[in-house]
Amino acid sequence: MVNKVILVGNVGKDPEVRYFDNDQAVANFPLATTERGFKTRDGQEVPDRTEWHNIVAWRGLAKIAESYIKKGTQLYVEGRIRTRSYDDANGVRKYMTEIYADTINLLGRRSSGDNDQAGSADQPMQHTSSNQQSAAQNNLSNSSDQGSFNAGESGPEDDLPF
Amino acid sequence: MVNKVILVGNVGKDPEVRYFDNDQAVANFPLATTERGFKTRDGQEVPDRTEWHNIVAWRGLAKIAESYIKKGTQLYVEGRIRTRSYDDANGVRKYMTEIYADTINLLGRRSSGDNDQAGSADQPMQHTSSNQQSAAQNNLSNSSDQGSFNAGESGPEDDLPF
Amino acid sequence: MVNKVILVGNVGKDPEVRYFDNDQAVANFPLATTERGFKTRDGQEVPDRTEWHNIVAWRGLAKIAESYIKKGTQLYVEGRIRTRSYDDANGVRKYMTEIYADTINLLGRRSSGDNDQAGSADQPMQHTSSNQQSAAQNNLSNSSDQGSFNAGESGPEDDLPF
Amino acid sequence: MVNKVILVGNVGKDPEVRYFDNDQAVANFPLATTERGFKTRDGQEVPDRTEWHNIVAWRGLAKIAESYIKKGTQLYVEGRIRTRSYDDANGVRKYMTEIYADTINLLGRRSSGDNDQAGSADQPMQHTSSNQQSAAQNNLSNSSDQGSFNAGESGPEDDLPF
DNA sequence: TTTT
DNA sequence: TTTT
Repeated sequence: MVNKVILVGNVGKDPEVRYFDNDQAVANFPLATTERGFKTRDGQEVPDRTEWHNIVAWRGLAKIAESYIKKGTQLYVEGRIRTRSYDDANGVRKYMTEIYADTINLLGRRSSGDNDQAGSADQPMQHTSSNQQSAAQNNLSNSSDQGSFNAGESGPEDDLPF
Repeated sequence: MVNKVILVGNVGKDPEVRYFDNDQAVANFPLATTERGFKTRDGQEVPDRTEWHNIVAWRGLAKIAESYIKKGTQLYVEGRIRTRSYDDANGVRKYMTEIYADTINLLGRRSSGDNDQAGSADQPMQHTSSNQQSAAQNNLSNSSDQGSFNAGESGPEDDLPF
Repeated sequence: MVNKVILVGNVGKDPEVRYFDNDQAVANFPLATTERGFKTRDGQEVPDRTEWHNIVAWRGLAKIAESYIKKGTQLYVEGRIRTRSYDDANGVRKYMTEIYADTINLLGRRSSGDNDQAGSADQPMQHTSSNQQSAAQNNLSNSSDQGSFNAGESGPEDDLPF
Repeated sequence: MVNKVILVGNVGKDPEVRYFDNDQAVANFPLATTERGFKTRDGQEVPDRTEWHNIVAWRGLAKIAESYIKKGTQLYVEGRIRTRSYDDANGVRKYMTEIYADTINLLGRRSSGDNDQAGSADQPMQHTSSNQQSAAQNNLSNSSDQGSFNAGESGPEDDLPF
């Protein structure tokens, strides 16, 4: 049983982050992936096609979304498809498909001049939900670990040859 | 821009296959993926959760669906997320998220006795849409390849029992 | 930074499992994936091509490998590529590429007659390493979670034989 | 049978591109993915770990590599694992694991000032080999499509310089 | 609606 | 609603 989604796209709006009593947080934002159009053999134009994904990020990923993700950000998102139903204002049952994020990577974070000076903000980042399927199945309750996670990021790749 | 879905699950109903004038075919069927539940650290039970995916398979994949996929079949499906809107009988706009299949693999096709004798029907199958993203994005006009694809499929595997 | 491998194939030999003093375990086994050959347009035969992957599974996954995986088993494996170097008996440096498993699913576990009687052993299984990339990359100090992971596994899934 | 690799990383050296008589081209370059280190519960430091992948890109992908990929470029690569053997200068059999690219995306291609002026070269790009697994496994005789593929590439994306 |  |  595998339910895996891998997306690379651009964020359409700044994330909306909500906090709960138990220190839980959840972020929601749209992510666009565009398939380039093409021309069929018989000359028909198939236009570009943009798909909008509703990304949902919990816990540490929500906090990262709040701090680092904004309209236009290019992201790698790995997660699972979840369809949720709810009743709208008129009592009509609605369905909404969301991508429950397990891992988020900020892409393309290079300094503007592409000159790799020390201390630049080029650090790529990867963040993984501790509540992901794996973790969930492992019964981990490690939301606090995510705090220490951000700090670790900016240093360790300085010795890399690029 | 990446929009990739990888599923391993079980088919919920026999596929519905429709044919069009231009010899096109499309198959639709539901696929279930179940996430096992767990118990949280504080003793809460999180139950199993089954997600139903609407799989859409075109062309050669549709024909394969018709011939080899039925209720209960275990599948590997690789594809893309597509949200489609339509107006229902009451003129209400509805949205439906589908998985547009690019590759389908039939899993677990072992002979009934699991005894690996020669000539057993253990051959796993993989099939790939020729209209997948890659092709589309490369402007291939290979609808005729899809013809030869289908023909080819039954060609080189003629010694296989399907 | 993403290093992800997804394989569906058949196990080539029974796993070799080694145990360590600290109750750690590791399993190694080969997994075959076969790409079907084809004929090029100019008539050349491209033969089938089988790739052998060296799968490495730690901790709970090793135990599952020992109990449920044997020669011929069809598996879904998700993991990471790791190249390891070592010096052979002649002091020659050798490199070996392995797939470090994060998730393993046993596929196609249907009862021999495909008759779904109660109590059959058809349970599909998914198992995920608690030491997977996500945890590692998030600077989590959850080795104990890994402990509780193993324990946890037998918690919420008490009806499973592991 | 699935053999899929998904990588997001940085190119370590400018690609080496070789051309053949039949207008074929192949590019080789190393891609680094870094797994962040962490501290285990008992205080052990697990350092960062960089994995170097040998990427091989044929045909149109090779030309794209030549034109757009250089040391430092951040890439999404989707492909397959292939282990190749060869005899070195001393007649010793060697093995080399490569990633045969099916799709390459250039990531993070924003104009240097992040100011979205018209006509900027910010186009993200995705490119897919027409000789990918799917085609191969479906017995397509589309080597000529690969020809038309390359031609086709410059068709619908005529504003792109390839 | 599947599967275990 | 993004991005090119």
